[in-house]
Amino acid sequence: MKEGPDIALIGSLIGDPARANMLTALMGGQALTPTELAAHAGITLQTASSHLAKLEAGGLLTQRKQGRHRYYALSEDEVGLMLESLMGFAASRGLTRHRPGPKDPALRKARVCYNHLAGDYGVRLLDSLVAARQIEMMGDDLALTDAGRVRVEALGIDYAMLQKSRRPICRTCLDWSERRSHLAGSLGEALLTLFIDKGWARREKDSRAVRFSDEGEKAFLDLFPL
Amino acid sequence: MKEGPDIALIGSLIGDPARANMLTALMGGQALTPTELAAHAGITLQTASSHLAKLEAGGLLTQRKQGRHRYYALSEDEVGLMLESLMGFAASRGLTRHRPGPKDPALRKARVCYNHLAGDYGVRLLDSLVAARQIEMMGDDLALTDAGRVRVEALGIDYAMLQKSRRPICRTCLDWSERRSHLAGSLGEALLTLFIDKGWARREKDSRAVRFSDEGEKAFLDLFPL
DNA sequence: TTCATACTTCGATCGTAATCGAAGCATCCG
DNA sequence: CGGATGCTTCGATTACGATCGAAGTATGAA
Repeated sequence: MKEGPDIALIGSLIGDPARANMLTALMGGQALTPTELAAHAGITLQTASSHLAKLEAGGLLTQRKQGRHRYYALSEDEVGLMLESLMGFAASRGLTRHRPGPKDPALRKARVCYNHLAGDYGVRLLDSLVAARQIEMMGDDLALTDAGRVRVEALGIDYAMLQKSRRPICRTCLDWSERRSHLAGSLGEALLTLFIDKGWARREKDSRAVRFSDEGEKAFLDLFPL
Repeated sequence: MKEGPDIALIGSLIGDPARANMLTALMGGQALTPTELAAHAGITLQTASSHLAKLEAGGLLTQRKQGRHRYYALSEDEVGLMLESLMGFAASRGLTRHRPGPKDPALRKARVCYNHLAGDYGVRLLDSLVAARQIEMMGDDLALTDAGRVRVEALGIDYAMLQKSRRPICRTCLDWSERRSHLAGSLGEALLTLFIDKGWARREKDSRAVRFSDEGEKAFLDLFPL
């Protein structure tokens, strides 16, 4: 009778408001400590600890001990993709937790999606690379073309390093604000890191928003035309 | 502080085992009555009724009254896509509710995903159409090429009808068994309907499995080579 | 009309899980 | 070695929601 994967467990993990808040916070891409996550969720440290243990047992999170801190992060790209898909549906239902404010446009323009760039700019990035035939669409697996590899190395990204990882280099991720795909995978991560390292953009504190400097915006739009 | 869509509500709706069973049953694509859904979930009619009201309020389901029956179905394609994404993650965690049995290979080979074909055959269908340049990948939005339109009409599908609907004609849907995209959207639905109408395939009762006849299998593989 | 079917609503019970205070480990610092 | 910080575990409370019996509503059949 019963067939297929058990979605109830995953659903119930996401279904608790405290846990959902923590997961949303972790969609910012940075690993966070239980204390920080407790603040995000508005609960005590003890409760947060219990929630985090469950999320880890469910495979959604991994932790890394560092001194007396424990850093929690989403366990894989796939968790981020799944959450983004849920957010997409929730957004389409008009289920937002915040009154639309000045922060909202910034989020739609550019934000962090786990570890890569999302929003208008994220979509543009992928579109531009595809238009330049530096990335090829094959199913949901994107492939970097030869021209793409050259381009990426010219930007100062170590292609050999990307290859070493077992993660896919390119993959699509559905954007809940744009309803289109943007670039995820280790290349997506490397590019966001690059933009930040070059000082073109920086992450807003306590938000997923990414803010480009005037100079950085110019450079970005120039490098990735439509 | 809080930002982004509220995923907790959606998660909690999916998170109850009874509701998850009903949603999984509805992924079979057929509209079902509360009585049938109660049987699938192993609960009484009263409880099922309460669950269905919540799922409808949450926007996951719609109901259609017909005489003294009420037929519930997933409200949009997007719900199916979201659930398939959850199943994909759950499957990758090895969270299956059933001991692997003889039914499993049949599900992997060909099954219904809400209203279109999924599994090995579903993936092959999209791959073949892309290889023949009858469908073009552009972001996650697939586009039917001119050649594709001709092909589709030659198969006896009313292209004008497809265009009338506000739903996208082609879209990708991530396959939890193959981990690749297959074809969703109104064209995906029309093609599955075609296969069944032609007698090439039929739905297994009480399962998402789609079984091809020998003749139907031959015709399908012939029409959609790799 | 009367009866039957399909479903919803109401009300009460019961279980589970979220929550937090208090106590217990672990790690770092001086 | 204290002493402080960061976190987990334990235990008790509490609140919410799943469940079902019983009663109510709607549609169709006889």
